[in-house]
Amino acid sequence: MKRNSRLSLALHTLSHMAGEPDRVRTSSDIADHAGTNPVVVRRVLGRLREAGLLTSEKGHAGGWRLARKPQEISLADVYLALDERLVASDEISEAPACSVEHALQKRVSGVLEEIEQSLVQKLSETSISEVRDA
Amino acid sequence: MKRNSRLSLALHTLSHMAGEPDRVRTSSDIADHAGTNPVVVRRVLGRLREAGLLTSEKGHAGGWRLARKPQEISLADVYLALDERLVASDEISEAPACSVEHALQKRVSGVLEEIEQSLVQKLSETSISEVRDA
DNA sequence: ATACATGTAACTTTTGTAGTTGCATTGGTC
DNA sequence: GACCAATGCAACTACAAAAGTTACATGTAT
Ligand code: FES
Ligand code: FES
Repeated sequence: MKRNSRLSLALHTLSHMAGEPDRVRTSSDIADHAGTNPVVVRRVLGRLREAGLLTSEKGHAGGWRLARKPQEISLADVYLALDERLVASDEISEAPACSVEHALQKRVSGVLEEIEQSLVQKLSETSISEVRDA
Repeated sequence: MKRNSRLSLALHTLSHMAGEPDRVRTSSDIADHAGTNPVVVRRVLGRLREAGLLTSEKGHAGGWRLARKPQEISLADVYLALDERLVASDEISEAPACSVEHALQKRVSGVLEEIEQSLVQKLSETSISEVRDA
């Protein structure tokens, strides 16, 4: 796992969970399977919990579980939960004093924003349960 | 300049050049203007030269010049010359032994590749001369 | 009480990129 | 020919973002 590893990890994990929705998984199980560290798993899945895609329970027999039916979790849900913005950048234009810079920024940002939207749109058309039979 | 700084630098510079196509600019001039280093400028513009967008001349009175009319250089030309792939990744899937991993990879990569294409398409609709009057 | 899980903060390691330095090469100018 | 000013390029350093790691507090079933 290298680039977009957060997204990879999240999708990978959710895909597995979509297969056996009732099974509870610990961060360690997931980390072992994904070849990473439990803390990293908790960091990533924590985002998904905040977004309402997963639930977690502490203590003995605790762990992670899907918060909804797998059919109701789209790839876009995951993408957005992680605050990924593969295309557009969130940066505020610092000092667009010059008009050329300003025009350029405006035009390019516009295109990127459109593309970002259509990416989310495309991702929303697939659920994590569908992905297994691609 | 932070993220996508290569692309920013390239577009910024070309936009200026589109304004005064006949003027020769040195790496130092450009670097001063963009708040960076001449060597960085040469690295980035070198890519554009390889792609046939710019020419450079050594020696006294040398420097950079547009290789084509500004109307004939699109944002996509620049994007592709820099080998930017904002959306899709070029990585070879390492060991897609597992079927779930495989399916996931296939589906997601597919979407990303589509989006990458439509980004290039959108960028190809604007030339560096148009961008000034946006 | 104990064992096992998450939650989180702080630190270290890794990695990609910009920035820098130094020098060879080329081509005008005197 | 001597000199100056430009690119070309390689090697190194500096920096920042992300992953990975360690340590510990908190919660919960048995
Ligand atoms: S400073 Fe305005 S475009 Fe260069
Ligand atoms: S998807 Fe997890 S190992 Fe195959």
